[in-house]
Amino acid sequence: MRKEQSAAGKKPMYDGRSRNLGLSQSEKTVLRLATPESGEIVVNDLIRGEIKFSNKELDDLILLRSDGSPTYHLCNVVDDYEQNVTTVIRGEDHISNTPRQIHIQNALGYPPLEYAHLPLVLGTDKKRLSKRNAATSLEEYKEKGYLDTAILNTLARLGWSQGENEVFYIDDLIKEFKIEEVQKAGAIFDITKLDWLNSQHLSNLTLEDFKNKLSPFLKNLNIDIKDHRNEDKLIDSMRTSDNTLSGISSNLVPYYTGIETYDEKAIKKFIKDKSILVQLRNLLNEINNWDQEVIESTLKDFQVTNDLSVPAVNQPIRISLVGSTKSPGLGLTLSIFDKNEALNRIDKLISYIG
RNA sequence: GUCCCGUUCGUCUAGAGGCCUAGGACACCGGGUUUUCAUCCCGGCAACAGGGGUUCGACUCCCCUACGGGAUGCCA
Repeated sequence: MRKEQSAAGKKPMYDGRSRNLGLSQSEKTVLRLATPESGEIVVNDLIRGEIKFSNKELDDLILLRSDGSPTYHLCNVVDDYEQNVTTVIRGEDHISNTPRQIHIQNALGYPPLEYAHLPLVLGTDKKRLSKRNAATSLEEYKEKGYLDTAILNTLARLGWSQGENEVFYIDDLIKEFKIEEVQKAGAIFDITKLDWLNSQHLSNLTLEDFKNKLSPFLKNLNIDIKDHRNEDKLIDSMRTSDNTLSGISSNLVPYYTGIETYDEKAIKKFIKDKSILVQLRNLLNEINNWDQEVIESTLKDFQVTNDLSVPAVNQPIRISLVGSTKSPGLGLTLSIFDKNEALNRIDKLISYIG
């Protein structure tokens, strides 16, 4: 039958040949819905407005399979009714299912529902993100150190916006979000936006909350966040070192444990011989008041009186302390460490250079 | 094939006929602060899919085409 229809250039569909035969249900038969053959169904979509479907396009869809089990459409309609659903919000891939389900509702005498068909979230390849993919990647994003609130924010901003605002929390969304304002076209999920929003959400956290969020990520690296005598100062100064909690955690490693490996390029570039390190080590050793500002002025004096460039003085110390040239301000970094620990690390680099 | 949905900067979007020389954000590029990195600040680049109408005037309304997506299942 379908082949004949295709050959005739028609839409392949059940032609209702057994419709009026007065067949009673028996084993191995399916139950179909006698769909009206003329007229149309108008779906009033909250996002897209009126969508019309001609009943001629629909065939008598199956409600019960030949084994007696109900099909998705029937289940869907009954379930919505039993659950007292008033508004159906789902992906736009369900738009063409809607008139079928409305016919079932009508046949069952159920009240009409409101519909809102959301645009789909697409991957970078412009292909839709499948439910499964989305679920696993959501977990992955959390594991990488993206905040729930940032993920929610990012998702909410796909297809929806409000003025010039970018940062939203759940309470804002409850108050401001309107389904009618949602965009019609599918939106590509862009990780760089999540990165940025995560950094915003991260910086809005109090230090205490931030530490609580960060702690598990450090634990994954076998580090106890409390295992540092200047915990608060350290964490606070490293908060912006990355967009994610896992990134920040790994940046924190050299502060908690010793230096695993030095940045050889940096050593080559900034340390000609160990003499300057030795001088600096002795200079720092003379500081009794291990205070950020005292340290800074001491180093500054040294740099000026010896007519050296700032990096020539700072970078060797930085490399000693954290293994690379990346760290917060040097005075701050030194003051984060205990004086002894700082000197130890400098000694270590001196002997490493040999 | 037929029916349905969609189409503004690289990305997310603003825009409901003149306010548009098309605005914002992210990304990117350049500059400043930090004589490191990150943060932060300033500046720059960059778009109405195409073609017809309607109108004094179209990103905005209508039609067609193209492209993308969905439906056409005894899957959900």
